[in-house]
Amino acid sequence: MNLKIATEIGKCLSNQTRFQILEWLKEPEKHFPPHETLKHFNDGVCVTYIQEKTGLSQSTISTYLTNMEKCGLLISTRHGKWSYLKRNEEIIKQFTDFLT
Amino acid sequence: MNLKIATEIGKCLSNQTRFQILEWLKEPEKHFPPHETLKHFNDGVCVTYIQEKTGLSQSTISTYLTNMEKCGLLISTRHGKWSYLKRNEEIIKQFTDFLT
DNA sequence: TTCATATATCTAGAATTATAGATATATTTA
DNA sequence: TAAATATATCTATAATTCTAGATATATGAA
Repeated sequence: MNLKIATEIGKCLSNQTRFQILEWLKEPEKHFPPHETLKHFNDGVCVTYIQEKTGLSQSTISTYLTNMEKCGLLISTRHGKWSYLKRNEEIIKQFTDFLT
Repeated sequence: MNLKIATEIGKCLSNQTRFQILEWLKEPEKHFPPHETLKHFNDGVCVTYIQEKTGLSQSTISTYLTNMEKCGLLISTRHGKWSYLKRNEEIIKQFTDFLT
């Protein structure tokens, strides 16, 4: 972890919706329905479910999630039509270690 | 810690100078000279020293430090003419716990 | 007092971010 | 192939943040 990446992560954490998404993804099964196609949460939650829960537009959420992936906070996995997002606990730990 | 405060902290961490200040204040004796009046770092470092080290204007740094204090990241103590700033490790821990 | 120094606040323009609509692309299904 | 669905990107405007100069306030010294 270095200052530049840490600051990029900070930017993601500077918006309530983005921070909230990270909180939801701590326990996806508590906050999202199981996906009709994938029956598990191993790779997280699909973009549509996250978008619907936030109430923001599809393009806004897509931008948010892309940025969160770029700085390493999220890991994205595609299965067919869907992109699933989950937390990258390793980077989050590196970030908190850097801060502490 | 709640989402709103966590996001305010995120805003402070979204700028390299502010993040850098927090890093410097982990070990003030490594990054700043001892103050001519107070000979110790118990209450941190005075505004002027931080301002000089960053190279930004006095007003900018004052604004930064005020915001960092408002969200709890820093603790400010005044001794005479000088305001000293140090990290608020308790809030930082609450923040990293909330994120993790 | 008056002056000098340290810090805070006000104001404003520049830069960046937020956000959505339109459009493009990828993938599955009919 | 064509249509439907999911996601990404482009474009533009609104909102927020960055940053410094000017000014105000607080404190100690002369």
